[in-house]
Amino acid sequence: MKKKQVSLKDIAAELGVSATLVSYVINNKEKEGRVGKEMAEKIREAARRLNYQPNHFARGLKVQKSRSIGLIVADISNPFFANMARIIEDEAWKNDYTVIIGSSDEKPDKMERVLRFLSSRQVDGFIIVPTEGSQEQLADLLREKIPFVLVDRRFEDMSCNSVMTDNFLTTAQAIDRLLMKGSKRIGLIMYQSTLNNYKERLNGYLHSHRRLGIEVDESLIKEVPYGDAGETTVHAIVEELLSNSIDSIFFTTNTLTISGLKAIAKIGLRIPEDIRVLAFDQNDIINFFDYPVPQVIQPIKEICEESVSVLIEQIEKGTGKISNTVFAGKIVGGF
Amino acid sequence: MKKKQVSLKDIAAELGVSATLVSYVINNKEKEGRVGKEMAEKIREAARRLNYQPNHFARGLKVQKSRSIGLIVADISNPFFANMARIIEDEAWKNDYTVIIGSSDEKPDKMERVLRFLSSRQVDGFIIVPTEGSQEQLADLLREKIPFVLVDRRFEDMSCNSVMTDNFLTTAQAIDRLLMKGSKRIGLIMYQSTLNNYKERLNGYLHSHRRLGIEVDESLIKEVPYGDAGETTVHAIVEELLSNSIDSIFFTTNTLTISGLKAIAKIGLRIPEDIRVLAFDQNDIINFFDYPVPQVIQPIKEICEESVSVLIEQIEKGTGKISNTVFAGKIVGGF
DNA sequence: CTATTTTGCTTTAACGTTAAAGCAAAATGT
DNA sequence: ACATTTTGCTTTAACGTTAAAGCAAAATAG
Repeated sequence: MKKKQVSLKDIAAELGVSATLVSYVINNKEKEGRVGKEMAEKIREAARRLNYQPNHFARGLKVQKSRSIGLIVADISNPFFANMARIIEDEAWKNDYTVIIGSSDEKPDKMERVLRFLSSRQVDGFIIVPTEGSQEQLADLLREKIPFVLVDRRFEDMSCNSVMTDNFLTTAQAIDRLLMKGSKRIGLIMYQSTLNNYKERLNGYLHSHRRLGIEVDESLIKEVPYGDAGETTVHAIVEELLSNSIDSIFFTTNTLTISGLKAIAKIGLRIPEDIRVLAFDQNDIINFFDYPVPQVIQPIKEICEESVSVLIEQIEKGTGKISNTVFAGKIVGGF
Repeated sequence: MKKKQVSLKDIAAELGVSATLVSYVINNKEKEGRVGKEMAEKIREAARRLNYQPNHFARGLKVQKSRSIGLIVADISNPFFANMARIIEDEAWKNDYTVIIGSSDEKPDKMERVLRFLSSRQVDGFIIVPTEGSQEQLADLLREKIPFVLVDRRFEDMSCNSVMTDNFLTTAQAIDRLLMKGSKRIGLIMYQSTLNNYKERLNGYLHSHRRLGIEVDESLIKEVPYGDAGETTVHAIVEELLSNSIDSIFFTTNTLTISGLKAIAKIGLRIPEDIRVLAFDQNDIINFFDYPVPQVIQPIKEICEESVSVLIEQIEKGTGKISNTVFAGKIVGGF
């Protein structure tokens, strides 16, 4: 009953030739295989006719390549990462690669489990949004010479491929604009984290002030415990900043923006009349304001495309050269 | 240099036994293999010591199973589907299955391409959010006896596994509550679509009215071209409904809710004083209102877990029995 | 016109795993 | 004490593919 998949052998038998010959044609190695033109056509025709589908296992077993890559993000149900996943998948498929996604939940040991599981499935390489404290795991990958690329974040002291937004530059530019348009005291809300992308945003903020000769009031820089974008926490911080006579507020990431805007709405302030807002990352909520709240938009498409391209290059060419790429973000919205 | 993966043979050589024996132990088939207790322990120890990892290709080639499933959604960058993906992945991993995701973009031919690509990767089965007009492709799967489960939507006239929200029942209950709390004229905005989940929501709306003896004004039922949740389109419809003296409005899906709420905010109406709102599906924006806007929450977790369980059952037990499951949704928020 | 190269194909072997069959030695039954 | 079963292992073969080597016949060179 179960009509078996047709194999190279079936095609070979059909035409009375060897399976190897068929393999050459199927893989477009007619040159190396020195296959006759006529025969090549006959084989191609038979393959079409019998609806031949290469057996991925057999090929993988033979060539030790799976043509699949592992994508490890913090949480695939987070829209930012879901967006990335979509682009990476599309890009990988174009190159006939498959993507398997895993969520690390920002925990190094979960990330290790995910790495292991995907390794056991013989993925050819990884695209990773690294978790805080996952240097060990990444060092292992380096040691085992498994190709991988970090996206969105990296560790300064680790030499490996990475692709990300130029957080420093882009933030500095955005803050420049705020300051030059008259902001005097800009509150900043960030996560308490050693991840370099967050730190760079703070650095950009500081650099911009310095460059424009404006002194930074350290008490305007607020940290939220990592993973706690809880509305009450953020609300309290916003209130505190307001009582410290800020005229603007910079939310350094998506989740903080959402909670922050809710707080602002609840307090009854209008944007930009009562307070100016700058948000890192896009989100739906921001469109809820008539006023086009300034946003920093990360070039996700470029980042993801580049990361796939770098990874596949590594996998196929095996060049050990390390590439670190940054793309400038875009600043949209008024002020 | 490249330290080859250790294989069964390596372990076998190490202990001076046959590879088959090792295979028995690794797969916990000591019973069938009639392996001695002592030897089993030695093998296990050696496997640990040499850090043996089964070769997924070889096993797959032999047993013709990949322990991976294909998940086809409309668009993985849509938070609703990203959420599903996360739960399905977690559930699959628990069973040592891998998930490969593909986006159909709601187009049958794209869905077919995705199906083909995943089939070529020898996935054992599919979990599918079917696109409008994809009956042909699904019929093919049935014909080829490839296990699959539809989630979120189904086709009435097609006999296959499905798991979804009880759209009819849940909507009817929600509308009941609206009507019993005094709503007289409830506008409904839906997509122009033949997909049964949307139609069932309309049916629930109608049924509730009928049950409570309230006549339905057909002019309150509005359709938006599929895929166009454009704010201007929805805004216009909301205005039109308002001029038709509605006191409540029911957004039948996520994207429509977002555009709809923006329109309501822009027009300057307050919820619930000026207009009542009922939304199908959760979204961030809704939290922006002080008032707990009533929402229908789909039991995504149950749906996804059940779908994985049904699929794996089919794959492993191969029972041809068809299962159609619905879970009631939850209605939260005030009124 | 012979020697060499090229062309068009085949054979062999291997990738790592496991189902099926096989085969002694030990344990059990009568 | 001899026949039968059970235990503990091995051998064989195959899954579908492809890299490497092989081998005649045809084409080209000298």
